[in-house]
Amino acid sequence: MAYGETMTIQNGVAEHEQGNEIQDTMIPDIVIGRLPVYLRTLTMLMHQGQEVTSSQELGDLLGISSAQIRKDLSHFGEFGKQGTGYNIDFLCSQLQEILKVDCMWPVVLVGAGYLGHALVNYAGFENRGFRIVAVFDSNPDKLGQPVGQLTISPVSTIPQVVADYRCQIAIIVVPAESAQSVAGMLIEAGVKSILCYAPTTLTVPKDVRVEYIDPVIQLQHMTFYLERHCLDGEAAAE
Amino acid sequence: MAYGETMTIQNGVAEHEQGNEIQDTMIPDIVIGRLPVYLRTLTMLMHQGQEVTSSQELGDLLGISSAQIRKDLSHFGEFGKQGTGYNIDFLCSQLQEILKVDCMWPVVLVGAGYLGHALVNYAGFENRGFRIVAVFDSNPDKLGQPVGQLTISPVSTIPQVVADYRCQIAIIVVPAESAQSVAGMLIEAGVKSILCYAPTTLTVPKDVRVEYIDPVIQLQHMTFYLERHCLDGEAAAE
DNA sequence: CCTTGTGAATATGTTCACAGCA
DNA sequence: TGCTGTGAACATATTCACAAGG
Repeated sequence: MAYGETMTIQNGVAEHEQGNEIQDTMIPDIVIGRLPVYLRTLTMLMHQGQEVTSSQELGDLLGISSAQIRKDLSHFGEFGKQGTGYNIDFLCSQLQEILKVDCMWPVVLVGAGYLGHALVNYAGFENRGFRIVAVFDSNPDKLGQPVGQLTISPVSTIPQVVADYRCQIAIIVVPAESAQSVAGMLIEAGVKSILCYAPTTLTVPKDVRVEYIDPVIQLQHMTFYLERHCLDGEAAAE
Repeated sequence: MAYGETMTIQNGVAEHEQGNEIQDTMIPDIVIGRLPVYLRTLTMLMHQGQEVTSSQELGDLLGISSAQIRKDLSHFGEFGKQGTGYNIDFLCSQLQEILKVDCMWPVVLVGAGYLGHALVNYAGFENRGFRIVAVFDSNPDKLGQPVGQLTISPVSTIPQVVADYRCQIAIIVVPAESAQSVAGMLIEAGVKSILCYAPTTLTVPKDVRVEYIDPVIQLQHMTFYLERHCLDGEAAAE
């Protein structure tokens, strides 16, 4: 049975219905989080001309066990063939469909600093399902300035633009102090998913999802495991 | 007992010794990963003038349970007072010491594209324990060009610079195709921790740690939970 | 042979609930 | 009272190991 079809388990433990209503809550979020990594790696293999792979090969490339990959995929259907492995092209399309990245999502971005510019000019969004359709900034001096193909709009136009595009995804690239208020505006306008580059934790309603990118958090995670060899006599202020 | 002191558990289940030798393997990595978030939030409270907090307040700010915060901290010592909570200033210094970010770490960056420039110019590293001390790029046309206070050096000078600074941390901001070979050069030069912005998985020796930042991975994680409202007729190519 | 898909076993992580202390 | 620190209970995640199929 393929993922997305109607299914009823006889013993009454669970029911799957179309439209990801019950399913979403049954598949562990941590599994969903690995699918994009599988997809990225499979896409790379496909571009290299490879047609088939195995859970073993994929696991070796990713540094995880083959059993984990098989179990993760088994939540959504039976995509492989015993003795052979997985057809890469087929598995890619299946994963794209599951993740709903088999189409183009409009994304709005708030904050036209260095990083905001870098993200708008990043070529890697388009071929993986995302297009930045608007850039906002609160600084009046920046309004109308070009950023890649776009021009900077005032944050007051967020509701209109988000509604016009039916945009559910936003990227926040503003200072930590402004992030919560910007998030409030976006959510008010209808945004349901936020990728937050501001070094802070946002408070949002239950139906809104936030993912965070703070490189310092990840660097500080790594230093725990390093030998102390700091620059002489220089202390951090945090 | 404070973290870092010698400790022996009588029943023979575990021994803690100075210098994070056995300890490092005993404290779950997922706990270490949350400490920087606690530190960031506590620092924010401190800057707001607050002197004391509780696991409850911190948990509310972060959207996690107070029990988890208490258990996480309990791996390293007893930092709180019953009935009162935690002194923010004290807890910050303890966390900085545990994470070894009570000093300044030199970091080298490879890849002087838009994102590389944005990172070099990012003001948020310095006060949280990190300083980018060199920028490398393989494009001969870019050599000698300024990036913030630095100038772009050829990748051939990586061994010398990494050795001079005893630098253990690198940030990779190059295209996915070049990331593995750049990682090899850095590891050869002595780097032990890599923050990888390239959308690929690196293969590294066991004693090298890699953390990844790929915004598309996080966006694709979020789309699973969204309603399908894509831009008309536009399919992604991944 | 090879590889998948999966129940069972194991390992890991989180929460509960309360003793103990300010 | 209010809050910490923690063992015990619970929940979640990963790996093992093997039947079954090409």
